[in-house]
Amino acid sequence: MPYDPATIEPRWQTFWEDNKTFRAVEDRTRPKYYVLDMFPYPSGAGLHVGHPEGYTATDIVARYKRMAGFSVLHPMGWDAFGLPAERAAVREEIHPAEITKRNTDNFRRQIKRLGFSYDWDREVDTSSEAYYRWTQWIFLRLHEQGLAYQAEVPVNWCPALGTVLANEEVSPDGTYKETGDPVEKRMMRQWMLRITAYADRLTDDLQDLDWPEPVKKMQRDWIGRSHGAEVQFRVDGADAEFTVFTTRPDTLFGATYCVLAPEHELVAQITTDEHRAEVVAYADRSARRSERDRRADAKEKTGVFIGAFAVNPINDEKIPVWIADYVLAGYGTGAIMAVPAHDERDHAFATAFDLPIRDVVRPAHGSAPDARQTAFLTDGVACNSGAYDGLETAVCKERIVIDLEKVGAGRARVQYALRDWLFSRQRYWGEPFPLVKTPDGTAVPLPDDVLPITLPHLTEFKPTADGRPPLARASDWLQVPHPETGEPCERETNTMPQWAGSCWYYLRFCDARNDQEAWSSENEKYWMPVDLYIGGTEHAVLHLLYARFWHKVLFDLELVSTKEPFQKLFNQGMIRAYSYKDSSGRYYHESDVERRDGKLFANGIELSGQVEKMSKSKLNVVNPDHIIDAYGADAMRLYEMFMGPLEMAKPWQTSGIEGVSRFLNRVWRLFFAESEDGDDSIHPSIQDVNADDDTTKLRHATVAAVTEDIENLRFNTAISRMMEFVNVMNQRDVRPRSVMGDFIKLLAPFAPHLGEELWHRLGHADTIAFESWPTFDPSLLQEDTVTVPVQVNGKVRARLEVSKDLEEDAVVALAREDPAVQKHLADKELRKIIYRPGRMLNLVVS
RNA sequence: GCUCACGUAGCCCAACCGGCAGAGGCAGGGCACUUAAAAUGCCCCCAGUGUGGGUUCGAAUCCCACCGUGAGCACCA
Repeated sequence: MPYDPATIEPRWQTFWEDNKTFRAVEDRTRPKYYVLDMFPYPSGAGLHVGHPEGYTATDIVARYKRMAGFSVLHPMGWDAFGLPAERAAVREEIHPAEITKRNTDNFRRQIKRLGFSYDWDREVDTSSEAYYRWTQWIFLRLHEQGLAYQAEVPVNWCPALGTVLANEEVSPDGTYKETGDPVEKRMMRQWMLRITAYADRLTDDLQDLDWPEPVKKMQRDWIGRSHGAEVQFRVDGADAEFTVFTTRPDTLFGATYCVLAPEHELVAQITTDEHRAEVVAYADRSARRSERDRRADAKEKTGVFIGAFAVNPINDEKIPVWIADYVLAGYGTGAIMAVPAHDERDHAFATAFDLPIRDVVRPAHGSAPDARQTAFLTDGVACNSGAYDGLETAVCKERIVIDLEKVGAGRARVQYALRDWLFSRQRYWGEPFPLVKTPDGTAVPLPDDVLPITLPHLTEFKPTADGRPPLARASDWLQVPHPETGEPCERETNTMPQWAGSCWYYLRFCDARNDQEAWSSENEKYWMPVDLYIGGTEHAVLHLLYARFWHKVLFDLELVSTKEPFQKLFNQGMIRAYSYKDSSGRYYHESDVERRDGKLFANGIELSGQVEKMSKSKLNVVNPDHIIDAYGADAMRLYEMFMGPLEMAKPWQTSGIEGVSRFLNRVWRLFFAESEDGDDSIHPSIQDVNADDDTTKLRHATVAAVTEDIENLRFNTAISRMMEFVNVMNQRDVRPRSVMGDFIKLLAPFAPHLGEELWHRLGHADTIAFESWPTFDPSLLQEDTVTVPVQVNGKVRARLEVSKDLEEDAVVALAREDPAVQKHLADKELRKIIYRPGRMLNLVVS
């Protein structure tokens, strides 16, 4: 009977489900391990091959940790609120809840086919009342802490979607990241979360996390903490002053002009009449220009002199004031002092408008570069700075700040690029805010015991005719009495953004069925923090930063016991695929492609082949269902892990899955002999005997390598070690039962269905899921003799087979006797001997 | 434009702290089994590590520059 995943796999999936094999237990007698996937947004397109990559990795770790004696929490759920379902609802005229259910059912079915060891009893759906009740509850805690507030803010308004977007959702080119629709700036009253209050901790606490450095760097850059100073500039001849922020107070003597953002509030007041027309025109133009335009020609500096002069507080020098759109209204104070000699942008601007350039910092050693040619950006020694001349940059910064403070013209200040989080959306398919508004517009939080504030059922999801969000259509729902006074109030019609639900789902998994609290503190203390969190880099900033922010708020409220939610983070690489297109850019499906003379054709047209992101339009999407149908889930899992290192981007090659499928077949045949009558007869080579020395060594070496590789998430090399084992055992006619049993244990996390089947057929009644992981004896990994390459001047000339403890002198003596070595030593002087015991010997001759 | 990562056989990828370039797989070739084919088994072929410099007794590995690919960022004072 041949290996047949189509019968084995559903059987074991049913077994696991019926027996609740993977139920996570708060077992205080055992160490815990919490291994989490970034839960998916259940899109209508279904699972693609990228999802199972991370899921398989975490599943291998989860299964391995169970066998290693840990109590494992390995859950799955759905990030189910969100825009795509709402847009599909409008398109198909079906309620978003129904679309979401359809999609989650499909995702669940596809994920279950892969045999992941999730505790399905803990499945969560962020769009269910049982879940978003607690999202609202957390919002109330944020509100209590003064971290949620309303403000009239410049927002990213997306006319096509009829909603605002967070800065993080807008691409650099001024479009919505998800859909590419254009986005414009508009002032609106919105709910904000004061994430900036946590900026320092969000930066500082990254230090102790086991996260990829690039992700930490992205978060640090996003928060953008910079240390500098505020400096006040009086406007000459006017009763006005403005403040600039600078990271280089030491260059104050080099400030030759100031620049205000065109939107700066002082502009109208201090512009002189003769410049007014020009200034208004410029400010107008830059306000109307889209983000995209402004960025397109960012290199070309534009601006206008406004006729006013500012007084430099350090030396009373009068310097001209300009407006220019390279100074951003939303960052710092919206005003800068320009030091062209030591800032590239100021230098470009000064050059364009012929403004003076004065160098005030020189390198500590060597000569100063020509300040007219290039800005000198690095630290050095002050010059042209009066009493400060000769001071090192760091010292000079401090001294100038102290002196400015004395005269009330400045102070040290820390500035962040991070802005508060815009937390409301004019959408239907999201969490309603647990608030009402009194007639005078005051927001009143509702008490905990009325939660959840359920989303009213609507049939129309567009904004109202007067531009209010869809929830304004729910007239019955909208009107409520004030929770205390009973006066008529209206509910908030905005909903929360999609990130809200994903900010805390890892906590809900700790206690997913609790209907009294969001989670119990006992469970939270047992499971948290998440020990391993795997997902794509696309969430490096948004989700991970928001979740960390909420977690810290909850920590301060003593609702969670850890400072950080995710101890170890790992990003899987993207799975891409070959795509084929002709010279006109038209794509062809792989099945239409023929290969001739090393070239590619479709219908006689020559094509180019390249590796690209999978997408429908490129006709290169691989559907996991088809792969499982053809090869089985175990082969699919194994292939995705075998393709290459988890963190690397790699191309999908359907031919590659043939290889792992053959491997699984070969494993099967190690255990079962082919018989005429199709019986399940154990292969006669499987015997209850002690392993010989070679087999024992192989067993220990394989266990050691696979264990270490799993610990380090190097699944590709783990699999190749198992292949080696199988290739060797395949040639043996005696396969000791104990060794083969250990091999099944190693294989089981990777190919769990086959693992269970083999284990079962070898006569075990219980699931393999909790069998103890094989151990190894390091002393058996070492060979008694080693092959030492002998190099002469770095080139290998001979190899010596020696005992691994042989002394250096003896090895050298042996080497010198070797004819091949002698040839290269002849009549040369031996100058140096480098011996690395057991590794190599290098003889250096003149 | 800036930052980071990665370039090893026809292809996907190994190679520990700098020490024999090859573990594994795909594709290709040969042989065996077979009436034949598929499947299977055994064997074989194939690169000197993107390019150019440098450090070192010794470089795929460290340093510099360039080229290519991918990801992220967007005038953050």
